[in-house]
Amino acid sequence: MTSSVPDRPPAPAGSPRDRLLAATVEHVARHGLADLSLRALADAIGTSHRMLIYHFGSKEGLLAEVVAAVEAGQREILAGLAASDEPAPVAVRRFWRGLTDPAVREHERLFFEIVALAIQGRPGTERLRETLVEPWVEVVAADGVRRGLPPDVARAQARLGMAVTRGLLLDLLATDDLEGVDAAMELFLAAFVPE
Amino acid sequence: MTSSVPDRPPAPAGSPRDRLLAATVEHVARHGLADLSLRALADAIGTSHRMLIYHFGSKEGLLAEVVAAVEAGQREILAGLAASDEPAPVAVRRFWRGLTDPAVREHERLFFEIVALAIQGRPGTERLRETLVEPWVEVVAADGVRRGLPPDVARAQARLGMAVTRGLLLDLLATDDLEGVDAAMELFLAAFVPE
DNA sequence: GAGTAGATGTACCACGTGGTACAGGCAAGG
DNA sequence: CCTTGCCTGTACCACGTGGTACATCTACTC
Repeated sequence: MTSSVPDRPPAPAGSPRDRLLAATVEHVARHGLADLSLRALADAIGTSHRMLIYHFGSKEGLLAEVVAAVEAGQREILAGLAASDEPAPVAVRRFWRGLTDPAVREHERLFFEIVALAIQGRPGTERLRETLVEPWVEVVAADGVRRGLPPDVARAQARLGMAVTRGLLLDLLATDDLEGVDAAMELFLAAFVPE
Repeated sequence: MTSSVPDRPPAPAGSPRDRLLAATVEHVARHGLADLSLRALADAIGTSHRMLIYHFGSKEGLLAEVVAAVEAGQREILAGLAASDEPAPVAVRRFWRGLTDPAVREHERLFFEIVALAIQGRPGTERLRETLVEPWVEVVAADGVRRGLPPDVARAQARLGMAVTRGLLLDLLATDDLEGVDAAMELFLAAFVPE
């Protein structure tokens, strides 16, 4: 391969750095970050490991950006939830429908892998850890209060909803039984959001 | 250290292999298995990495035994749940009370780390993956049917309970806020087990 | 067209890894 | 006492790792 023609046509988008990060996230979502090596990663996404070091400084730097990307995704979802007028259960249902896409599930799997690191207190996951529960509970609890619940009940309920969502998501990832998990979710929604 | 005197007094229990495994599980529960190296592990638990290879064949073999140990712990809890006459919520509450012990929480953290591997389909986690949801749902659903629920409702409810427990456990591990999480759990129990 | 700065490829390095060879140590049993 | 079989420690090996040096290539700007 003399790489004769420049052929920039398929160049995805963004800076080369962004492209590398996106490809890394995708690869890691599929293969996990447990025994990731820069070389194997580079081969898989079509670069040299030199490039990864060049653009991200170190493996640790790259991983930190992956964590940051996942965290940013979380915050984006949260922001959408906080901004919209729709009641929480509607938002949950929309999120839930998205999980029919296997690619989405892969990303959620990565999310859990990173959460496992975060609850271990690994350096670099501090911010993620802060994003994990509090802000969600706050937003959803505010929604509950707006609908007339006492603040403490709204808080506990929000926290419960968060747990249900994550617990059932974990279930879904383990069993791949979308229907069964969906039934459980509907049961919860019916019991706690009587509208 | 010429290891002059044999001094077998503190020898904990079981075969040396058992002792090594127990020490490994303990260490891994505290430090995670993300960048575990046989040497570092051996130093930490007071052996040589040679011993680990000798007794477990390979690092992979050792890790497999750790996974098996965690899995066995799960099955033991499940067996206790299936055998006892007490209704499921009582059992849940007992489990929940156990979490006040930080050491227990450390082990639960390890459980999640391994679950993250299992939902990734890592080789060696197949059995764990089977243990993860189905048997629990079955046992708890049977409990529900015994209390008069229609089978499909009992199943969905059991699945929901499983998810709540795991979701709130995850919450607890992330926030260390035992009280807040407990309030959410009580809310769930009150709504779904009206006795 | 020369110069410049970002981007990329090749070759290399030191290091820590999992695993092995081998030489014992230590008890039980003849 | 000598053997036998489980253990354990020391030294070593080949390999893959993250990271670096350096040469290059490719735009873009003057």
